[in-house]
Amino acid sequence: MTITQLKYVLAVAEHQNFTKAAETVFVTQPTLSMQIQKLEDELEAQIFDRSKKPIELTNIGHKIVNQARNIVNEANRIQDIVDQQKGFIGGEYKIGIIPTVMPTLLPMFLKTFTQKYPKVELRIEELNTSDIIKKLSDGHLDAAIAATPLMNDSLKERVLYYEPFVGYIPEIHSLSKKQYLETSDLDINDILILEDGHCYRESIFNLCKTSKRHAKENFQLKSGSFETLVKLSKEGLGMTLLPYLHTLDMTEDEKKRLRFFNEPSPAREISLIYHKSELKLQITTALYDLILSIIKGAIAFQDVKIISPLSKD
Amino acid sequence: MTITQLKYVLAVAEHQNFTKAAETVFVTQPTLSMQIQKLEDELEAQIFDRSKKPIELTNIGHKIVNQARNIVNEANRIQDIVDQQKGFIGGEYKIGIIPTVMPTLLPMFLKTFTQKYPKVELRIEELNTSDIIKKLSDGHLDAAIAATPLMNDSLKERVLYYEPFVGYIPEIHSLSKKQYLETSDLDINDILILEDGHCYRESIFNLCKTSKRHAKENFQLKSGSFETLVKLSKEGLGMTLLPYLHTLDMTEDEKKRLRFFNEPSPAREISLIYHKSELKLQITTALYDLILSIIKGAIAFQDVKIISPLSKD
DNA sequence: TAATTTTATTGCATAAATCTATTACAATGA
DNA sequence: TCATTGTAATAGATTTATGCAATAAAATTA
Repeated sequence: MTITQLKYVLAVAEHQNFTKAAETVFVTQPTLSMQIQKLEDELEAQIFDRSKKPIELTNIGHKIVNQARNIVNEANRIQDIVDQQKGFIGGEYKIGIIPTVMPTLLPMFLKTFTQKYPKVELRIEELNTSDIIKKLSDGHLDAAIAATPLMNDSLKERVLYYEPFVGYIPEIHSLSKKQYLETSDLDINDILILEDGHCYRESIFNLCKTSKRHAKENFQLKSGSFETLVKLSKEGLGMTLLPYLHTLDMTEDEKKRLRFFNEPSPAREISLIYHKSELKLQITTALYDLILSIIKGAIAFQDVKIISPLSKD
Repeated sequence: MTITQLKYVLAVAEHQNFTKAAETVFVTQPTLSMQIQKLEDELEAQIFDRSKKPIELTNIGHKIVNQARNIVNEANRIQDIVDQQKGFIGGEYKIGIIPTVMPTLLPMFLKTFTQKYPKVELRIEELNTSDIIKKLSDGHLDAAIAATPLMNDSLKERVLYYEPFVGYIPEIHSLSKKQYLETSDLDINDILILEDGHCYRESIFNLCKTSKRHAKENFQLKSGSFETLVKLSKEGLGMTLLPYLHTLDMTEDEKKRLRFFNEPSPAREISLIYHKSELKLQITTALYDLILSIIKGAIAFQDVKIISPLSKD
């Protein structure tokens, strides 16, 4: 049994296809087939059921794959240990960020990070929360930034900041006269919400007192941006809620239409998330510390009420 | 990096000597040297400090060795998983037993075990507690039987039985008239104790109310057997304490000199111990279940007071 | 300093891994 | 039914890795 063989097994298990798996591990299909056969012979157990199309894991195969992931993870960690001991911060580092955080947070830390850690090759990807969980779990991401808590046992979270929600109230709106908003002011049928995986949207639903989850809506907004929301709001289609950081680069005119909540303001918790195996922890910690030091200047709210991104049905 | 290389590293780390390490992994010394050099090149880190005699681990080497042990353990577990899934109970299984348990317990289960699990190749070794802990930790033993609790985080214990201590009181002894003993009757200076690692002896010391740990003794008894103790006791050199199972095959005459304790009787806890990594757990569990079913017929005491094998200085 | 022990180096044989080319097999659709 | 397609298995050639024996080099001990 070799670590290489285990990596091959993981690739096939993931793609359910020998040919595709072979590509991802940069060998030819016969090579991969033979190595997997050798491992199966050695263990005297079938890992894959090749009669099914696409290929499936056998009962025992599932357990072997889980253990293989374990071993490969632990093996990867050896280089981590060496890097850490040497104080070396480098190598490829893949990070996922949810769409509603990406445009505000990334510009704040990206330049500083790449300057401070030039040997790290950052690969940044915009992903929704469920994809992030998937990719962190199977090792396709080293870390991610998303709304938390995720209540996922195999992931670790370190809170970066609490981002309050701010109301954008068009001039003609009834709430326009109020200086500060209350949670009880909100009516789900009157708020424009971004369709965004199941993350930001869920938060708002949980926030509304009058929340009938499947309230009738005149229209559905998919893959929109906050910019669009604000424009629709201006057209009188309702108020909207924006995460605080999105309000910072608004025009002065627009800012006049913002209404903050009375404390404790509803807020979302944004965290750096990574697998509990803590691979590449040096880089993760470096990233965490950097973002934290930057965000402290941008967000300074006292008392917030965290809205969980998870629906509680 | 290969699993083989990691095994070579572990061997050198253990023996602090390339030549001896090579023997234990059944390759020549040059082969082993080269593989370790290759690994060091790949990791760009020195694992061993070859300038020291005997060879020492570098700082980073220590961490690499720990992680290597992890990986090799996890790798071994794959065959375990396959065996378990198939219900196969077999392979080499190394077990250590403390001297004061060996002669009474081993005969009770050995024959039945080898008959029930003919494919398991049992390797039994008499070891004292500290050697057992060492060998369980570094993987040279799969399980052990010893007095517990050991308070060792990397080991797991499953209690097999509680074995009460029984007094052997020579006829001329003052306690001879009593039907049952009390813990308070015991005087450390009057009891013959077996020198036995630091396990059985410590138990007795903790038991005596009058325990001055470094009480003067007229003589010291090393590596004796209970048989010797009983004979010395008969000579009038004092009473002695025997674990219950050792009293079962005494002659009727000798049994007349036995005095049990009033309940709760002082007792030692005997457990099956194994590494928390739970390698070969199927066999361990099979062994545990078997011993438990056998011992139930032999020991049936209600209320006992467990004497810890650890000194509490 | 010589003898001994231990690790590193060299050259060669063998085993293993990988590649290319091809075959085999099953599912799909004309 | 028979190409077509997608996919895994097999065969043979090639490259790479692993291992051994012999020996050199370094360190230790007598």
